[in-house]
Formats: sequence, structure tokens, C-alpha cells
Amino acid sequence: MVENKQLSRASVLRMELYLDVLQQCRAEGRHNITSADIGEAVGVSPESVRQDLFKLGTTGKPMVGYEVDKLISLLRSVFGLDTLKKICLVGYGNLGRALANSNIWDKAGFELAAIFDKDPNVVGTGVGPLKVRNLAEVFGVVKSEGIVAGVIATPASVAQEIANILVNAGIKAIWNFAPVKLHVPEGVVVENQSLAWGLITLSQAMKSVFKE
Amino acid sequence: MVENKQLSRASVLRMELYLDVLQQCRAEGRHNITSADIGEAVGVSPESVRQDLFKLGTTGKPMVGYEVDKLISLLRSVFGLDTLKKICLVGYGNLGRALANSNIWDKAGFELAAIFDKDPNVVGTGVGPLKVRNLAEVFGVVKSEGIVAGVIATPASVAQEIANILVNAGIKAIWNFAPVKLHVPEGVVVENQSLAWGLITLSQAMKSVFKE
DNA sequence: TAGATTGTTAATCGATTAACAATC
DNA sequence: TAGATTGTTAATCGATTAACAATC
Repeated sequence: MVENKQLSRASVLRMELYLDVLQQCRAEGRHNITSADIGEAVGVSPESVRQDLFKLGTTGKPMVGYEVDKLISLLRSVFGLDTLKKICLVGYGNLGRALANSNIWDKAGFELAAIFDKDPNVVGTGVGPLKVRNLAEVFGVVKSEGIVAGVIATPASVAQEIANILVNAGIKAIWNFAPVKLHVPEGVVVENQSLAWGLITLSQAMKSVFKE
Repeated sequence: MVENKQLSRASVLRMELYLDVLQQCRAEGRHNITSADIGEAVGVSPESVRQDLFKLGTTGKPMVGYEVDKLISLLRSVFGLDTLKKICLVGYGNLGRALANSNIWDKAGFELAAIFDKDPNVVGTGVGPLKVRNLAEVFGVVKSEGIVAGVIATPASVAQEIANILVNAGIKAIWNFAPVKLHVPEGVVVENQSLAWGLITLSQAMKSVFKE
């Protein structure tokens, strides 16, 4: 029932789409869904949907399809959404503020447990009960709070330095918004979300559109 | 010299890293660089670097390596960074404000030419000379300004509707921050940058780390 | 020259697509 | 039962890695 092989990034991305569709179905009161329905909703062939679900240990029934509730649980467990993970945010500029005030954390099973910045004018301000702390406190707070992941929303110039601090403090995962390839030891996961890179990727993709 | 085959997404992502390394090299005054150097800096094998550059029409010399300036120009042209593209932003919440005030646009060859929101309290406010306009103006402004791309930084619930409006207005590319699979006609490019999906991907990746 | 480094083809690997038997 | 739909293997496709001749 639990996956053992590493899922490809592409698979994971598709599965996130499946989860979205399934939740819509549940909201509409449907109990079952076929691979064809899922596929059509997310722009993927039914075969690919089945292949993806097969990797997770399949749960469908011929003629009936998949149980919506069961599949939602399965995907949530694959993504680890029901495991609470403490995360900290480093960098409280425009982007940091937008992140801190967003509602994305819960939905992915994270608790935003601390915010850090080096600017003395920003330290002490904050979101609700959460106050921005001085960068120097990272090590101690990560340890004492049991924080396992960190977000880097700082300028690119200091991103690697921040990554080192986080890793030293024992963090196992980094969500990186800086357009910098971070060098981290094995066993530490980095997920890049650089807006700059995203925009360049869009620019590149546009070229083929205009060529037609 | 100009690429004709579609580059894989993975290739493009790697090439963005190469460009970063090359720009650092130029800043340090280096004129040449080998595939081994590039590879080491970005965590890719020299063979892969050469293979990627080969796809673009290679420009290196045995025993010397690649000319830094030449390669920067080549990559900038591959990404289309020197072609100015007008883009508009829809949704001026926390994320929209962070985007509008960022410096990412120029660097990817975009000019942020208009901002839209439906909230009357927000319309009229703005960044520098740019004022937030009413959502109803999208169609007219996109046409009159010659805007070719749009950013969706709205709640997920209205993202598809906004996409339809943008596409109808003639936009060819969408940078989508909403955690929704957008359905667009062929010939329109969508680049997803949903933070919610990114965070779930991180959560999934963390599972394997903690399993070890 | 000698040898480091590229250009480019070949081999491997993995992911996607197709096919179809199993089954409810 | 009949036939729609899954589970699962096989075939195809593409990307990555390896290899090595070409070359500066």
C-alpha cells in the first residue's frame, strides 16, 4: 500500500493534480471516479493515470473505478500531508511577508513556527502571535522548537550562507526561493521555487509559441 | 546556431544554472570555461553539460573550453531574454504586491505594463507610475498596450475565469500562481508556479529523507 | 608533439504509451 | 451474461550516461 520506489518528479506533479480533482469530486458528493474521468480533468491519458496509481498500489475495481475517499487518503499519505512538520522562514521582505500571511502551510502539513530576518527594523514585527526574530537566533530556535524545514526568501547573495546555517542547525529540507543552486549535504532535500527561474522558463517557452 | 528541436524542461532548467555560473565567471574576469567547471558548479556531469550545449549548436574548442561571453549570448538568446515582452499582473493581494515590487521582470526581458484587481479598495493604488486598474479593463488594455503575457495571482476559484479573459484578449503566455490546472487553447503557454504545489512537493520529498 | 578537452555517436536507463488479459 | 474498466506486462520513446575519435 505504501510506495517504496522513488516516484519521478513528473509523477508527483500529476498526482497533485489528481488530488485536486478528487477533492472536487468529493465536494460534489461523488463516491467513485474512473481513470478516464481523472485523466480528462487534468489533461493526461487514462493509461497514465492508472500507471501512476499502480505505482502506489492500486485500489480500483473494474467497472466501478476508484473510491474517491480511499484515493484521497492514499494520495495525502503519499505526500505526507497528515504528518505535521515545523518549518521556519528566513527573510521577511515582500515575498517573505506574502508567504507568512498565506494559508498554504496547513494544507501541506506544515506549521510555520519561526521567522527570521537580519534587518533590525523588521525584527520584532510580525504576523499574529509570530514575531520576527534576529537571524542570529536561527540555530538555537531550530533546535529548541524541533524545526525540520526552512524557507529561504532572502536575496540570492546570502542564500547559500543561510542554507549552511539551516543545515548546521539540523534542518532536513529547504524550500528555496533564491535563484541559486544550493549546495547541501546528502540527506537534505532542496525544492527550488525561484520566481526568477520560473519567469525565464516562461520566456523560453514563449519563443516556440511565437515561432509558429 | 539557433535551436530547432524542443528542449526538454530539464534541459532548460539546467541551462538556467549554466547562465548563472557563466555570469559569475564574467564578473570574475574569466574568458573561458570548461564543461567540467560548469558541471561541477551546478552539480551536473561534464558530459551532460556538453550534451546540452550540443543541442544549441556547440561553440567550444578542445583544450580551451567555451568562451564565456559567447555562451552567455547564446543562452540569453535561447531564453529570449533580449526580446522585450509586455506582461500584465492580475491579482494585487500579498503575492501580487510582492511580484509587482520585485526586480525579476527586466532580467527575464519582461516589462510589467499593467496591474488588475477586482477589489475597488485596491484599484487606483499602485507601484510607482503603475496604477492598479479594474478587472473589467483587462480586455481593452491588453489590446491597446500590446500585452502578450499575463500573471495570475488570484485565488484559485477564479483562476480559470481570468485565464479565459486573458486568452480572449489575445495573450499567448500565462504565469500561473493558482493551484489549478488551467485549460487553455493550443498555442497558449502556461507555466505553473503555484506555491501550494511547491510546498506539497517538498512535503513528499521529505518523506524519503526521514525514511533513511 | 602530447594530452586535455570538445563534438558526436552509441549504450543504457527510465518514463510514457500501448496492449490486453483479468474481473467485477 | 456482456462489456466497461482495471491491473499489469510489453513496446516505444526520449533523456541521460558512457565512450571515444577529432582537434586545438
